[in-house]
Amino acid sequence: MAKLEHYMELSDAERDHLARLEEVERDYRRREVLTERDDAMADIMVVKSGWVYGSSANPDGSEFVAELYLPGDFIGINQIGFFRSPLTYAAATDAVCCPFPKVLMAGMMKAHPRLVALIFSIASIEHSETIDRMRAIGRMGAREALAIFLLQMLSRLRITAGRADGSSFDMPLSQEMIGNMVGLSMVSVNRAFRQLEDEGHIRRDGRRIEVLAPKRLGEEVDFMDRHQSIDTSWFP
Amino acid sequence: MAKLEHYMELSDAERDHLARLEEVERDYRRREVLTERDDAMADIMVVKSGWVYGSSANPDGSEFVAELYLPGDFIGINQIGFFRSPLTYAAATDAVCCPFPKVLMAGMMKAHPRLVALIFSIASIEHSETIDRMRAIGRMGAREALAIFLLQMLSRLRITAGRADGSSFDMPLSQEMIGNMVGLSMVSVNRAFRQLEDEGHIRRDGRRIEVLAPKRLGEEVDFMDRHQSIDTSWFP
DNA sequence: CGTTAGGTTGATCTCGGTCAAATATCGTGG
DNA sequence: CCACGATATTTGACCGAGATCAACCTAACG
Repeated sequence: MAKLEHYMELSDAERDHLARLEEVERDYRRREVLTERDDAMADIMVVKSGWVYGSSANPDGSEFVAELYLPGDFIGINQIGFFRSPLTYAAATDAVCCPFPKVLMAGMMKAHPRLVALIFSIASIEHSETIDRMRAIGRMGAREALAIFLLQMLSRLRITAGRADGSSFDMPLSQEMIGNMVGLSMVSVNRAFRQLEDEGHIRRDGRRIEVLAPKRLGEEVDFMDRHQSIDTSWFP
Repeated sequence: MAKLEHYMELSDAERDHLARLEEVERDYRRREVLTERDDAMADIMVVKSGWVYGSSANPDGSEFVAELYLPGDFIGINQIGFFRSPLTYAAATDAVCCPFPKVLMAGMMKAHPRLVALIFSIASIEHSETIDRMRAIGRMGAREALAIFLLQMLSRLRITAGRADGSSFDMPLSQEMIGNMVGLSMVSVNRAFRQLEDEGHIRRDGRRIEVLAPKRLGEEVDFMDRHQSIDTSWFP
């Protein structure tokens, strides 16, 4: 809700409707699987707390993490066309999620089309972020890919944390998992971290990562902040 | 229209509504730019004929092609949340597109919510396809990435071409552009083509590419066909 | 025909992967 | 609160897939 309100004012009726989507709660422990790839996928989920990721294992044993969901995100909107889950979803940290059946999206289209428009608009932002990461994987070096990933995290966390100038955050993901998101080995992730640190772009302290000058780093790696605003002009 | 009908029966009213989206036509010549990155993006477009691609140029001069649109595809659905285009769109071949203002999507939500549900479901399929390609770029070799790309093309073309068993198609894209889609250099694309050919997976004749046993190749590279069906059970 | 864009192939180089080992941190039970 | 095992980070040495460079070939088209 906090996330949606970042983009658009909500009416009481809309807030009520959203609250009803979060009636059912499910707790997951770190590493617990929410939905296996190819399992039936009748539910959308809202992440209430914790981080969740969507991944796909390769025949050769390696893994690729395609999506990451933070509190306030909807899991399954960008997969809504499928009978069966195209990815395996698992909890990256202990997490609480609220599942609701897809069919409620149909009801929402009738009752609150603006909400639906907003939810799909947010999905489009996540799609573009995915593409930005793909470009980094395909056409940039390890340092740039990691930098873009960190800047994306910062951008996303700013929405819900409220602080538009936030430049540090806690990173609960292991370097190995970060590698699985940016197409690098654990070792290369570590070296890219070190490089960014040596260059004075970031500072690290335990889980905490601080990006010293996000703007400068962003320009250097051609990063675009996709999350800050949404075009609501066409909304019903 | 042919594409949408592959997934769901359309009423006359729905067909009329869709036809109205295609009232305006614009012709583009190969390589002509439809929309520059960061340009205002008030329109969605339907591709009527030809191929269109969405790409992003890197500071170092390299280019990454993120999306490819074939006849029947909607350009801009997966970018609907943006004021400004996140990508540069250009014609890969001579093409005809039908632009219509985003705001018509709002009207369609009222008048024909099933159509909107279907259009967003198709967008979710394209998103998954993007992720499959990203996984190939990040965690597989050149041969596998090219194979997955070719199988994706085949899968998409089957929808509109009707022939569910089609296993060959004309590839109007240069090997360089294919490289820009799968994160490889032109040279590596060429070598991957040769390898697949030598292995007996494909046969080439000019622009034409034939995949001899799509199923076998698909299993070998863990390819999932995302386009064949859509879960319409929740539709309004 | 001549020009040009695209395709093909060989030689060399480089970034990131893999392997391996040391160090640090976390979580759990005693 | 501590100790120990499990998990994660860090660093070095070596290797290989794919990038780059360069040359040559082919086909389409004016």
